[in-house]
This record gives sequence, structure tokens and C-alpha cells, in this order.
Amino acid sequence: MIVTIKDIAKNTNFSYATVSRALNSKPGISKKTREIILAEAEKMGYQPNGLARGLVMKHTNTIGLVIPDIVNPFFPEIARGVEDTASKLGYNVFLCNTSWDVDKESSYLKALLEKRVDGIIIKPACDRPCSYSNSNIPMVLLNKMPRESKHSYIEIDNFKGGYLATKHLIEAGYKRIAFLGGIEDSYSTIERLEGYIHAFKQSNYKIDKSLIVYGDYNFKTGYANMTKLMGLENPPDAAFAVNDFNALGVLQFVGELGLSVPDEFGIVGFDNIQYAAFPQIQLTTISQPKYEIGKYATEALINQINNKTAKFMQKIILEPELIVRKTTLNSKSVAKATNQ
Amino acid sequence: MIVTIKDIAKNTNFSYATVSRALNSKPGISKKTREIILAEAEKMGYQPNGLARGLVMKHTNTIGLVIPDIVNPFFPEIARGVEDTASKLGYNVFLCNTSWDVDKESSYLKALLEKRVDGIIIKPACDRPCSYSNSNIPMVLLNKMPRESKHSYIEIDNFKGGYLATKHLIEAGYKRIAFLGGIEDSYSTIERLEGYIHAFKQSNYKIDKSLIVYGDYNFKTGYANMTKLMGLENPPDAAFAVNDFNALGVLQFVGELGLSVPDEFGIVGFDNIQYAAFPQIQLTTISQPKYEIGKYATEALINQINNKTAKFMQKIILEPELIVRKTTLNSKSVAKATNQ
DNA sequence: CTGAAAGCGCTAACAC
DNA sequence: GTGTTAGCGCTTTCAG
Repeated sequence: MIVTIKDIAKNTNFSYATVSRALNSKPGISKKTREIILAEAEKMGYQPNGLARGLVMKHTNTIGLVIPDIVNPFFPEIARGVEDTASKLGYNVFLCNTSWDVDKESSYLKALLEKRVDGIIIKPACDRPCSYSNSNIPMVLLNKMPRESKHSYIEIDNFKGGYLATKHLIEAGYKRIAFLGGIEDSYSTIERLEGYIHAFKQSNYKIDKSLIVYGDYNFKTGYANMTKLMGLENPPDAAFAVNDFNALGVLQFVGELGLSVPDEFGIVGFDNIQYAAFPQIQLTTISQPKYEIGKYATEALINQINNKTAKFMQKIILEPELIVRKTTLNSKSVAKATNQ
Repeated sequence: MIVTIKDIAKNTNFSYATVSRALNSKPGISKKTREIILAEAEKMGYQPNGLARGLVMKHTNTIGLVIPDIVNPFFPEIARGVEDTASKLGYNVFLCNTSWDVDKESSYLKALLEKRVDGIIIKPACDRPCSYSNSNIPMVLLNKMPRESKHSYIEIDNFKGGYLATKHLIEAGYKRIAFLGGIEDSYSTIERLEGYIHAFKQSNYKIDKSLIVYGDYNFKTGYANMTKLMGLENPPDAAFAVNDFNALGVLQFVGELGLSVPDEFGIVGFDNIQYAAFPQIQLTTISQPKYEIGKYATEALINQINNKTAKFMQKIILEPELIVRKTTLNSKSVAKATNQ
């Protein structure tokens, strides 16, 4: 039923070795026999067995992609970047969703190791060193980790992202700019907040701690945080949200409040997910090159796989980009208007 | 470096066989030796080798998921449904994006076969019988295929979906309802069109062929098709679009034209992707239970894998559901208003 | 209850 | 150029 290298050896009266050489385009074999063998393989419908090959070769041309949730619109593009470039380089990719759950994460990691993946790309389920930390498999992280110097990582310059967003809001003329962070002690939130503070200092704005709040990465959180903020004695007139999902929640709350955006309230998000560009939404945001993150991560990983001896670690920091849309006053047109 | 069953056999002075039995919780082994072996395995950091196991067991607990594009918002939820239930049942899943390209599709299929996946879930890249058709691996298709009786499939009742959408538009009082189809000869488009026609007949509306157009599944297509339709001598006052992406294009065009939705123009989409529910969008649509599609497909597949002898084929037809939001007049409130 | 040995399908020395 | 053979790490009869 299933045809092996042996069967085709029998049919062609060559040895396994020769058949194997022919099938793998190895040198040291006459053109004619190669053709005979290939023809027979084709005819018999031969399908190489990757398991057997992997067993002896000690690699599988397979990588794992471990992310929190493919439904979160931040991840599909990354996944696509990973899968496209892996495929181009001859690798297949296992997709794993951890739901931000460290137990699930470590069980996936274990499964991947059993399947003998050659490497792993992972967005850690939490910012504390976890299960993967002591693994020796080539790995690239989708964000920087505290006290972690073993694995390569790739991420956006969060400080700069926070800075650009805040500076834009300031230049657009907003006076009381709220910061809607993610998890309080997560690196990305900390760094974006530093960018925010830096922009404030640069403009001699003074920090109002009541305007700095935290939460998670969901729509609802943006909404809930705004409820709190707008109840303040001295409420904000603009918000920089940790991600676009959050910003959308802000947008809704502000809309329900009857404030006009961007005239009475400015919003900038983070990530530039597809939704942000929709005509009905037009969210100003800090763009992360998601597809490229996936692509570069994969290239770095496979590079690492192919240079096992070197064991070098790479840090890749990507540039954020401010995308001005319609949820903020465009400072340039404001300036122009002022001049006339 | 890497510890095998042999190493732990050596250390415990048992044979491979016994170790293997202990590790796999097989019967016929004393409690004590099992404990000794397990402890040693733990201590040595033993990681079973799935390749070796797969080679002898002839299955890998691995499935392939082949879809056009994970970035298309229709697919992440399906993928999540697949991955969650696969994981629950002890399987890992390979993700493959074909970009609707049949050559890519068949090359992925080949790779998956080499990797010895136990089964495949696939949204075919085209509606003609393709590469996979003659494969004997357990497979479930994410839509019905013409002249295909070999593989199981799961899909929504497209006829009913088309019918519900159109009927809703009719009841809401729209008079000239356009049909924006996908690929003209694709099954799903054909069946939705039949549903549309059925609703028309039921209400004694007459079909105007100039209002039936085709395209693909993108935003731009919806926009482009609307350009055409609104240039008609007798343009439509509503549209039923093949999917939500398309509908969003329609929404934009209509908005730019200055028509008010839903008062002057009604729109219903298909799929109920996340975007559709956004406060700023609120698209009326026909919902597909995407996560469940993935879930049921996986259950059917693994069921099939475990019953290789039976070789039964399953057809699963899911119920569509009309979700009324704000891009159509709500016929009930219309009725109410009339009564007062 | 435990061990010996065969073999899954393939690659890679090493011979000739 | 080609064949022989060992062995990758594991499961599974078959003996005992």
C-alpha cells in the first residue's frame, strides 16, 4: 500500500543507498540510473517519510509558533509573516494558542519538543521567565524579557512609540492626555509610559498621575478605563491607548458621551491593526510592522538553526511609525490654519 | 546530551521494553518498577521522541489546516476552533496559507503528507476538484465540492443564508436589492443566489439581472461593484453582499455618495466577522458559527482518523442566523411605527 | 512481570 | 558508481 525506498530499490534492482541518493539529488550517481529511479518513484507514487528521515537527520524542517490567540487581530499578520517565510525556506509551522495561560504554554512547549521542531517563535504568555527559559532549542521571542539573555528577540521600540504618540497629541494641542496602559509591570507598558513621560518633559507638560491607568488588551478595558477617567474632577481631553482594541473602546465611550472626535477629544492607539484603517474608524495610531515581525523572527530563527555552533543571540528592534488619521487633530493643518 | 529510552534502561537496569511500558502506562508491569523508571526519566530530563514513535506507530497525532489566508478575518476563528479542539484531543496542527493558489495548495499537501499528518482540514483554493481529490488521507473540507463524494465536509446552509438576508431586506421595505456575489461559479455563491431568488419569488418581486454582479471576497470588490451598480439607470436601494468585507466596501461607497444608511440604502453582509459588530459599523449580516465550524470539522476529522476501517463520510450543514444591526431598517420597528 | 530481538523507513559511512 | 550495513529511538511480538 504505502511505497518505500525499499520497494523502489527492488523494482529497479538498485540498492537502498542508490535510490536514496537519486531521490535526494546527491552526487556520485550516473545520470541514467537517477532517471530510472526517479521514473519508478514517480510511477509508484512514492512519498518520502519525513519521520524516518527526521529520525536519522536530527532535524524536521518544522518550527513552532506559540502565540496567545490567533483571533486577536494583532497576530494573524505575524503568523502569516512567519508561515510565508518558513514555507519559503522549506519549513512547516505548528500553530499554538496559549490564551495567555502559562500552563498551556508549557504543555505546548513540551509537545513541540516531542515533535522535534527545529525551533520556536514565541510570544510569552507572561513577562516573568517561564517554562521555556531553560530550554536549549533555538528560540526567538516576540518581545524582550526581563533578565533574559539567552534567547533572541524581536520587538518594536516601545519607548519611541510612546514618545511619538504623546508628542503628536501634544502638538495637536491637547492639554490633558491620559495614558491607558496594559499590564502594569509588563515591559512594553513600562517603556511606552517612559516615552509618554519623555514627551511630557520635553514640552514642559506636567505629569498628572490620575491620568495614568492600566488594564489589559481588550476593547472592554478601554471602555472601562474611560468610564473612570471621565469621572475625574479634571478629566482628560485625549488618550493614548496601549493598543488599537483598547482605543476602540475609548472611541465608543467618548462617542456615547457625545464628545466629538477629534475636536473635543483626541485618541491614538497602538499596533495599526486592520480595523484602524477602516473608513468608519480612521484611528490615529502607532504602526507595528506585523508581517515583518513575523518574517524577521523566522529568518532569525532559521539562521540560528543553521548555525547551531555559533549560538549567537540576536536583538532586533523595529521602528514604530505614527499614522495620523481622523481621531486626532492634524497638527500640521492646525498650524496652517493658525497662520492664515 | 539527549536522553533516550536506552539511557534510562541502562541506569535502571531494566530493558528497553520495560522502560517503554512504564513510560506509556502500559499494563503488565509492577508498580515499583514503574515508579523507579518514571523517577529516573524525570531526573534525566527524558523527552520522548515523537519521530521514532510515529515511525513505528504509523500515526503522529498531527493534523494539517490548509486555508487561503489567516489574515482574512473569516479564518482566525475557524483556526482557533480547530486548534483548540485538536489540542484537547492530543493533536498538534500545522497551519498552511495557500493564498487561493492551487499550486501552493498542492505543494503544502505534499509537505503535509511527507510529515505524515494523520488528517487534513482544508478550505480548497478553488471549487474545481484539485490535487487533494485523489489522496486517501482522512480529510474534511470546509465547503462542499462539486462531484466530490469521497471527503467529509462541513459548511453553512448557503441557500438559507441567501434567503434570510434577502427576505429581511424585502421585509424592511427595500425595493431594488442588488446581489453582490463572489466567484460566479462557486458553489456558495450559486446557492446564496438561489436563496435570493427564492425570497424574491416568494414576495412576487421580479429579478433584475442588472442587479446581480460578481467579484471576489475583498473590500475593494464591494466598492468597485457599487460603482458599477450606482451608475445604472435604475440603481439599487439595498445590497446583499457575499461577505462582510465586501459589505464594508459597499458601506464606504454609499457613504461617499452621501446616501444615508439605512434610510436610503440598506446593506446586509455575510459571515459576521468581528468588525461587523463594532459600534462604528454595526453591519446587519448572516452569521456563520466560525469557531464551531473549526471545532466540528476537527471532531469529524479525528473521529474519522480513529475509525479508519469505517471510511465513512460526513456531511455537516450548519444553520445560518440573521443578525440585525444598523445597516438595515428593522422591519419590526418599521411595522410598529406604521401602527401608531 | 520482564527481557531479547525485530523492524518502522531512511541516511551515511565504508567497502568494492 | 554502486552495494552493504549499521543505526536513528521507539514499540511490540514472542519467550521465559
